[in-house]
Amino acid sequence: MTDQCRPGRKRSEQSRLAILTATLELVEEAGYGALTIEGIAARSGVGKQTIYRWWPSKADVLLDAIATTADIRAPEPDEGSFGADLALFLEHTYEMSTESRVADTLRALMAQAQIDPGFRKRFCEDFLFRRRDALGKVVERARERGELPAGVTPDTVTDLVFGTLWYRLLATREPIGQELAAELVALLTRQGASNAEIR
Amino acid sequence: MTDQCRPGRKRSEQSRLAILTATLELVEEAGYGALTIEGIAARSGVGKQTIYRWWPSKADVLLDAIATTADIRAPEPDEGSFGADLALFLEHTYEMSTESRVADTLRALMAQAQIDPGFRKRFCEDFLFRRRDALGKVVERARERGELPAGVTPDTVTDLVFGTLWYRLLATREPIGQELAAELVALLTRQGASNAEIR
Amino acid sequence: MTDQCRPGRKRSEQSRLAILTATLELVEEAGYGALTIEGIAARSGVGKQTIYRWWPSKADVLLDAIATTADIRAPEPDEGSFGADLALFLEHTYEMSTESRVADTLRALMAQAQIDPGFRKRFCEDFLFRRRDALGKVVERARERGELPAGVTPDTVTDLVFGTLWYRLLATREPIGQELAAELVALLTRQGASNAEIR
Amino acid sequence: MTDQCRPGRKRSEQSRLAILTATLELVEEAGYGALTIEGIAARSGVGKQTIYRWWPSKADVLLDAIATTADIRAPEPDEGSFGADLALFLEHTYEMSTESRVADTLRALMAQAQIDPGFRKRFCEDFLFRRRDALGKVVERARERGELPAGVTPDTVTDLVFGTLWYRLLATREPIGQELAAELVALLTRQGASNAEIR
DNA sequence: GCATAAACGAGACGGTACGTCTGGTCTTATA
DNA sequence: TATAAGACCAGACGTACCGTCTCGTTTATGC
Repeated sequence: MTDQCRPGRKRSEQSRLAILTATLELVEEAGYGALTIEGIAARSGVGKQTIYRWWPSKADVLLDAIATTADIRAPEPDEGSFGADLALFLEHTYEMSTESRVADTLRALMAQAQIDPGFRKRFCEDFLFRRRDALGKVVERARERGELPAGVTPDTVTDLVFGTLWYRLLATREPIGQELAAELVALLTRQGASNAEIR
Repeated sequence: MTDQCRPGRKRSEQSRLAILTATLELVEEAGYGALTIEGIAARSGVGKQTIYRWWPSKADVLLDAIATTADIRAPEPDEGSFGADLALFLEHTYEMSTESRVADTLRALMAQAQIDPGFRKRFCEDFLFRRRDALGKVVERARERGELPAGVTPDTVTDLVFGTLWYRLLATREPIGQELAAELVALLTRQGASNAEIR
Repeated sequence: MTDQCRPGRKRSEQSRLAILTATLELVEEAGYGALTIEGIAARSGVGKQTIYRWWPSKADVLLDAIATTADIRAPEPDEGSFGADLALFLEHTYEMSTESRVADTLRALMAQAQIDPGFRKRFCEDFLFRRRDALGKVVERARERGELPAGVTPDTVTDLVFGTLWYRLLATREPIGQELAAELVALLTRQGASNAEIR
Repeated sequence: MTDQCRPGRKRSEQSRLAILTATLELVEEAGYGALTIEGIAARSGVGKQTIYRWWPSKADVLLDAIATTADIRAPEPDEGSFGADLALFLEHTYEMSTESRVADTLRALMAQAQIDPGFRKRFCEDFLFRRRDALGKVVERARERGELPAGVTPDTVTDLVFGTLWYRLLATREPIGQELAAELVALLTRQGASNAEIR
């Protein structure tokens, strides 16, 4: 399967973990701005080439580090009603972003994606759009059930939810608590619709 | 009043403009990632010290450049109804961000704000929160008139609008067209409310 | 005669002295390498232009400072015998160079003269050759009296004396004491000659 | 023994030579005052860090360059008589300093030694005192043979010779020809002494 | 076993840009 | 006109990292 049919030494899992750990430590200590490949190599006791061999940029190392450590995969709840699904999705997001380590990292990665086009592509495909698709399916189910407000497309609903989350993360830095979740659910659920169906 | 009663040569407005112009040109040509103080100085025919004297970082130069050149000030429309105000606000934002120069710059500045805490403060105070307050007043008037949907605070409405705009700018990079504006207006205006009052 | 018949403000003697004083203080505190026009201006409370107006380089300021303050003019002793004249000359030089401030400055000026051709010319004319001529006259008188050793021209004698002094100053940094003076007198005085003539 | 058992890439001899060559060229073209690390790096096609890694200052680069290229090592002649030894020593010095490149460089290095205490130490140990010791041995042999004039210590003789050479180099800039050499030999050799012993 | 081959640590290399410093020049308000 | 103040252009300073390139060493595979 993942057969290593080539000759030569195998990739060292120990080095890989040391690199990812060192990366997270350094970001936590001094912020993404102070993160350097040189520093990661020094901290993890690894040659620089070993990092360049396996990751295209320091942002990719960080993305890998946070993906390996924290659970940043998007859930696809299916509770029967859009309100419940959305609430669950927001709750997971909330829990993820309360860990300041995760929140700081997400900020840095989104920032780097704006500056480095190469990383932008990978970040979107590996993380951003994956989460978007997850929520997209939830919203699509809601549309089929007629739970969405009138005059709003599913895509716009998704943009709205993620937009609010990211704006809070990047601009105001206020946590996304239960009140906001409740407000979003209230706003994005057609009045009476879901209630009617539940009954 | 604020007379320059000190001795010594005055700040050269010519140099200031040359710096801001060169900055915008360079960002346009090669992107924010390739923008350097060294490059700005060379392009504008200015000593590096002259830049360091007046701006704390290259991001601040760029913020100044975009603020001096483009009209990024937030309008505070007062058309009588929340729907009309919001539509006007979104239209202005749309026009601003269609200029790719402005959009690219805003992306870069928001990115830098995530990486550089010092710049983050200045960016929020000088630009981000200024726009937020402008829309905030519009929303507040809507609340007083009872035009907002139930179960949603004015602050959340503001976050929602800006969140959607920034998410589109940073993540999907789709322009904010009239359709989205219409959807936002439809969603954030209490059904029947404004119509009822107009009658 | 050459009175200040020109219009305008007169040169400020106060500033001149402040500059020279500050220069000596700065050299004493941190050495010639740390001496800057900027620093002199700051310490003396003077505009940089005032320094550039009156001196061609910081070395010239220092030369002026040491010339104004210390007695570095060459004496031309005439005691009747070459041995006595030379001893007196060496003694004066010794006293001058024991003041570490003067010695340090002379080292710095000789160094600067090697690096800056313009200053070299002024340093030679205003200081170095002036002293050389002074000793030259003493040696010439000795030659006329037949006090010099055979096979050595007066110029060589002068070179020899100054050479030894400067070598001690620049290379070994050993002070020029009475022993050395005695040795030089012994070596450069024709054995028996002066004694014989005195009788 | 002194095996290069450390891991990592070895120092590039090619870069080293390129740096030394470029340094000599630049000094020859524009003088020591115009010599800069930046310029050496540019001319030799080398990163600045490579220079800073191996030499503490540009003066050290120049010292290394002249030591590698020219034969500035002091000879220790042993011809049997002090007169012959001294003449040979002076001749070698003369030949060395007729090359204006060498003379200019020696001037610059002696100058820098006055300004930079760190370099002064290295310059003395690696060059100045090494030459001094070489002549010192010659003089010592002369003392043992009783060839020195009365009333003069061997150290003083050495100071006298080097002093004259350096004074000519730094101050008068007259070359040290055969006449001066003959005069020095005449003055520093006890009359009749060596001749008497040879017979 | 023994060649071949890849990954590893170390670290030197050519570069770019950094932010600071000094040098000289120019401009302004005051004396 | 000289002065103190200070902004200006220019460019070298020494540092930090970049991404690449040897090195000698350490595993693995496959003959």
